[in-house]
Amino acid sequence: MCNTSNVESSQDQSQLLKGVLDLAVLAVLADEDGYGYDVVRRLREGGLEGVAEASVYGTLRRLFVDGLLSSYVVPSDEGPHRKYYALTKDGRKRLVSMTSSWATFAEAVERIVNRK
Amino acid sequence: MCNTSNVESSQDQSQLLKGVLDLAVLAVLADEDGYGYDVVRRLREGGLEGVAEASVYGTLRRLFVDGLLSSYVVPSDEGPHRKYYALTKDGRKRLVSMTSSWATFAEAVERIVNRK
DNA sequence: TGGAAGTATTGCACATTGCATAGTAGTACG
DNA sequence: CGTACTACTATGCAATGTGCAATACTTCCA
Repeated sequence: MCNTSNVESSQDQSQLLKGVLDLAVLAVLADEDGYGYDVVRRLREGGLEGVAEASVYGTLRRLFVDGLLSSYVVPSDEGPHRKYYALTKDGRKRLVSMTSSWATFAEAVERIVNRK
Repeated sequence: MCNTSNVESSQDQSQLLKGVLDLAVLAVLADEDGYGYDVVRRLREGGLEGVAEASVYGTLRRLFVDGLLSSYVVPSDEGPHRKYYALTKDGRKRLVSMTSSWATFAEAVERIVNRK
C-alpha cells in the first residue's frame, strides 16, 4: 500500500532544475554575495530542497567562466577558506533576461497543463 | 547596437524544457489523443514555440516504453499513417504527480527569484 | 593523542534529455 | 517530375545535474 509518486516527484526535480539553476544562483547572489556552501543552504531554504552540492559548485564555476560572476577568497575562523561570488555587470543583465525567459516559459507550461 | 538578450532567451528554453516536456506531452494527450506531428503543433500553440520535432517524438517513444502511453496506428488520406498515443492508467497517475511536482518547483523558483 | 563531525571546495565519470541532421515515405499540386 | 507538406525513425552531440571520492580546516569529545 505504498504509492510511489513521492519518490517520482523527488526524482523529477533534478531534470526540472536544468537551466533553472543558473537563474536561481544568479538571483540568490544578486540578493547578497555568497560562497558555494552558503548558496546551497539559501537555495534549499528557498524550496529547492533536493539540490546537490556538486550542482551548485559546478554552476558557480560555469557562470564564473562565462564572466557572469566575479570571485574573491575570504579566510574563515570556523573552517576552510570561503570563495565568495558576486554578480558582474553581465551577470546582472543575464539575470534580467533569464527572469523574463522563465516567466514566459512558466506561463506557457501553466497554459498547457491547466487547459482541461 | 544590438542586444543579445533575445538570442540568449531563446537558447534558455531548450534547457528549461528538460523534464517539463514529459509533463507537457502528457497534459496535451490527456486533453485528447494525438500523434507526434499534432502534439508538436499543440505545444507550440500553447506557447512552447521553440520545441523541436525530434524532442517530441523522442519523448513520446520514451513515455511509451515506460508504459505511460499506449498507441495505435491510423491510416490517413492526406499523408503517411499516423501513430496516435493515449494515456494509460499509469500515465494519468504520472500526470497528476508531475503536475504537483511542477507546481511546487515553480513556486520555489518564484520565491527565490522574486525575493528582493 | 586521536577520531568523529561539520564546514568548504574540487574533480571526474555518468545518466538523462533536448536537438540538429539525415533519411524514408506518403499525398497533392504545378 | 519536382516541390511542398505531412509523418515518422535513427544517430550522435552537447548541456547539465548528480554521486562519489579526495582534500583540508576547525571544534569537540574520549
